Amino acid sequence: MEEYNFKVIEKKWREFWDKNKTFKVTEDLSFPEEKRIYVLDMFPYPSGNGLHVGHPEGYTATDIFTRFKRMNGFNVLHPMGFDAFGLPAENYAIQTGTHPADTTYKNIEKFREQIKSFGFCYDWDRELATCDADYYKWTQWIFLQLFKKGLAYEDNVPINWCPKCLTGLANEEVKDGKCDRCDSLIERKKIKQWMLKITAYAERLLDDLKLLDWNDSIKLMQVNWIGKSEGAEVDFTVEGTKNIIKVYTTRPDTLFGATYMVLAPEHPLVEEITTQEKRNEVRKYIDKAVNESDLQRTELNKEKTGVFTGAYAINPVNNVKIPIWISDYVLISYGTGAIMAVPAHDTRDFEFATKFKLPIIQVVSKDGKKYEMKEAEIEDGIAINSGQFDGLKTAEFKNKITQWLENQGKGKKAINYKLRDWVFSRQRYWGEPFPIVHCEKCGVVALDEKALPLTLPEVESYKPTGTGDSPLALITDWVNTVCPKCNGKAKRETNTMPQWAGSCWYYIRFTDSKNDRALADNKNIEYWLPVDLYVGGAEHAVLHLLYARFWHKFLYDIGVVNTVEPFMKLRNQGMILGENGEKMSKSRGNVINPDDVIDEHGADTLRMYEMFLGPLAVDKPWNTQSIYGVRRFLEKVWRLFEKPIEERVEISDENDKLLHKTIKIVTEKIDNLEFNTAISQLMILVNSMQKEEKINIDSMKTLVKLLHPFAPFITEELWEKLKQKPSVLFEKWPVFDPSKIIDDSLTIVFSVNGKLRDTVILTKGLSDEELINHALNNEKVIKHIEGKTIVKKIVVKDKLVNLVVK
RNA sequence: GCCCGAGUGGUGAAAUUGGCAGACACGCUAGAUUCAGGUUCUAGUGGGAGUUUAUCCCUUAGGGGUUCAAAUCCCCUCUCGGGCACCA
Repeated sequence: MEEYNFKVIEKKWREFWDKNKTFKVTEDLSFPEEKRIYVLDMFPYPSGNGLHVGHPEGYTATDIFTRFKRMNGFNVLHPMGFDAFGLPAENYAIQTGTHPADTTYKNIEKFREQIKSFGFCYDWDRELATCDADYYKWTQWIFLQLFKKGLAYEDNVPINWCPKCLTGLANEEVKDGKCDRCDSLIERKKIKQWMLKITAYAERLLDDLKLLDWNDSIKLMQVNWIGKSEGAEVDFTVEGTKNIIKVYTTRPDTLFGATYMVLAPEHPLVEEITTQEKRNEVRKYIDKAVNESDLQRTELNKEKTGVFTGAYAINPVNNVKIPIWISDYVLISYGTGAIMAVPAHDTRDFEFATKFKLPIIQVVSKDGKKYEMKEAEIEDGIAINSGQFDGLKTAEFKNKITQWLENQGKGKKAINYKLRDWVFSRQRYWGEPFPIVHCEKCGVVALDEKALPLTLPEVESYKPTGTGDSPLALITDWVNTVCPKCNGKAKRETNTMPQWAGSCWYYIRFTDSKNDRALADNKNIEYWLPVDLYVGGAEHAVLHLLYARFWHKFLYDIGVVNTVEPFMKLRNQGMILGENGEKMSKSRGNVINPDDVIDEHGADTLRMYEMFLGPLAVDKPWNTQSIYGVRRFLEKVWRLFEKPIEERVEISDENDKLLHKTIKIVTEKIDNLEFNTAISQLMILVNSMQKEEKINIDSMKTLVKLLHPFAPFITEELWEKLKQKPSVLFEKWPVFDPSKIIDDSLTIVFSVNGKLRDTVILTKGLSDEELINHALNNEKVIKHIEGKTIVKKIVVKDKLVNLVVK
C-alpha cells in the first residue's frame, strides 16, 4: 500500500466536494422541524495577515458538530461569510491609496481559500460580505426602521473619542480608559452623534438571558454591563425655594443618616441654587471638572474634591437641614445626577465627609446598638437613630420607607441601569453610510426605502478629518442633495455606521443571502432561526453579543423574525497561545501560520490536533512536538488497511465491546463538544484494532464513519478504499448495541479505612453480603484488618467495599 | 477595591452522583527492526523508601473542615487569568 500522501488526498477531495456541491443545503421540507438546526461560527474580519491558527479552532469544532448532526439525519445550516467593513483596510488605504474595497476583496479571496483548505462543510453558495452593497442595503433598511420607531436619534453629548482612530466610540469599545482597538487613551469630545436607544431594551436584554444556554461568565458580564439596580427616588426641597432635587438611592433605609447632599458639577440646578458668596468658587470648580478628561476624573484613589454651594436641602424624613455640595464623584450620567450622602454607610461619602469635616451619623448597626465606626459600614443590619423605624432590619426598612415616601408624595420606588445608549456613528469612511439627509427646512429626513442602498461614494482621500467629520464630508457633490420630502436643499449625513452594524444581523441573511426583496424570506427565517449553536471568542461578550440581541429583539417587535433571541446556545473557544504560553503576536515572534502546518502535516492533522490539545473553552499553548502524536494516529489508521480486511473475520469479544463502547462515547462526547476525549477514545480503539491480524470490514466502516467528522479528507479516501460510494458525510452515524457493552464481570475495589488494598474481578450484581465476604477473605485485606475490630462496612454495589477498623 | 473563573506528573491533559488519581498523547529511557530516519514495533516512565521482588509511604497550589471515602463539597490563604471602575 502506498504511503499516506495527504497532499494528494486533500486536493482530490476538496475538488470533489466543490464540484459535487456536497455541502449545499436547502430548505427541504421533508425534514421535520426538530431535525433542522443552525450551527454558526462568528464570521471573521478578513485581515491582511490571513488566517490565524485561532480561527480554525472554533471552525473545526462546529464542522465536527455539523457533520455529526448531518450523519444523524439533521438538515444543518452551516454558512460562512466576512465581516468586511472596518478600520484596518481603511488605514491601509490612508497609507497606500489603495481603495479599501480592493484590499478587502483581495483578503476575502485569500481567506476563502485558506478556509477551504481545512475542508469545512460550509454551504459556500450562501457566502456574504457586510461591505457588499446588496448586503448593507438591508443594514441601512434596519436602521431606517429603528429611526422610524424613534430608537435612532441624534444627540450632542460628550462621547469617547479615540485620538488615533479619529473617531467616536461606544462605551463598550473602551477598556480601562483606552481604545479597545489601538490602546490609545480616550478623550472626551462633544460631537453630534447618532445614538441607538438600546436602553429601551435593557430590561428585556437582562430578563431573557435566562432563556439562553450560554456560559455563565458571559451571561454575568452582560448582567453587570446592563447593571440593573433597585432603590428609590427621593425628593429633597432646597431650603427657602420651591426647587426640588431628586436623588436616587439603593439605600432609602439610610435616609436618616444623610448629612449632606452632592450634585454633579453638570447638574442643571447648580447655577440657580448657588449663593452669591459661593458663586466664584463653584464656577472655578465646574470649569476644572469639565475640562478634565474622563480618565482624570475617575482616576483610582484620587482624593475627593468638591465645594459647598451655600444652599441647604431639607431631608424629607426628618426635616433636617443639610448642606448641598458639588463634587465630581457624582456622575451626571447616572441616576438623577444628585445623591444624598450617608457617610456612615457609604465608602465614598465617608471619605468625602472625613476630608471636609462633615458630620457622620450611624443609622445601621450590626447589633442594634450605636458604636464607634472606623470606616463606612455598607452591610445590612438593624436600624438605629431612625425615629419610628428603629429596630427594623435593612430589607424591611427599605420597603417601609419607600412606601412611606410614596404616601407622603416625597418619593417613589425606582430602577436604574448602568447601560447607556449606543453611540452609533463613526467619523470614518469604510462603513455603511446613513440613509439620512439634513434638510434646511424639514430637519432630519430619512431616505425612502426604495432609494437603498445608499452606496459609498469614491473619495480622493480616506484620511479622517479629525474634526469630527468623516472623509465623506469633503465630497461636496455627494453631500449636497435634495430633501426627499420637500425637494429643497439638503445635506447627506456624513458619518458612517460602526463595524458592529453589519455583524448584528448577518446570521439572518445567511438563511437567504441572495434575496433582493427582503433581508431574508419569511419562510427561510422560520425554517432556520434561531441559531442553535454559536461558537466564537469570548471577547465579544458585551459588544457583538449584546448589540445583536438588541437588534434581534427589535426585529422581533416589528415582525421580521419569529424568536425573541438570536443565539440559543453559545460556546466560547479558548485562545491558542504561542509555544511559550504567551499570546501569539508578530512582536513576540511566536506566530504559527496554519498554511505552513497544513503544508507539513495536512489539514486533517491540524484539525485533529487543535481539537486534541484540550477542552474547547480553555486557552491552550501550541506545541510543535505533540502535533506528531495526531499525525502518527492518522498514519496508524491508514496502515490498518495493510491488514486483510474481510467480511468473514470474526471479531474478538473484547474488540467488539470496545467498538460499541467507542461508538457510545464518541457520540456523547461530540454532542457535548468534548472533542479531546472523543479523540482519545478513537485512539484507544485504533491501538487495539492494530493488534489484530485481520480486520472485520464492518468494524472498519464504523471506524471510518466515527473518524469522519474530525478528519474528513482521509476518511473519504479510506471510504473509497472500502469500495464505498462517496461521501461518508451521507452515511448514517453508527449506533451502538447496548447489550454488547454490558460487563458481566467488574473490577471491585477493596479498601480498609479508605485506603485501596486490592482490586478483584467479580461477577456483576453480587449482594452486599457476598461482596463483604469476598473482602473479608481477601489476603491483602486480611493483612490490614488482622487483630483489629471492624467498626463499619460500606458497600457500593458493583464498585467497592470499604472496611473501617480500629 | 468589587465581581467571576482557574490551579492535577517534565509537558498538553483525563477522571457520571464524592468511590482504583494521572486515561489518551507529547517528551524521556531501554530494546528490536531498518542502508538510513522527526520511521515502525515492544517494554518502562508521578515522587520517595525497599532485599529493586514482595511490599509500604507520600501526592491534585497551601492550610483547615465535613465524610467510611474529597481533584470533586464547605471555610481561609496564595498565585494566575478575565470583567468592572466613584453607577449612589
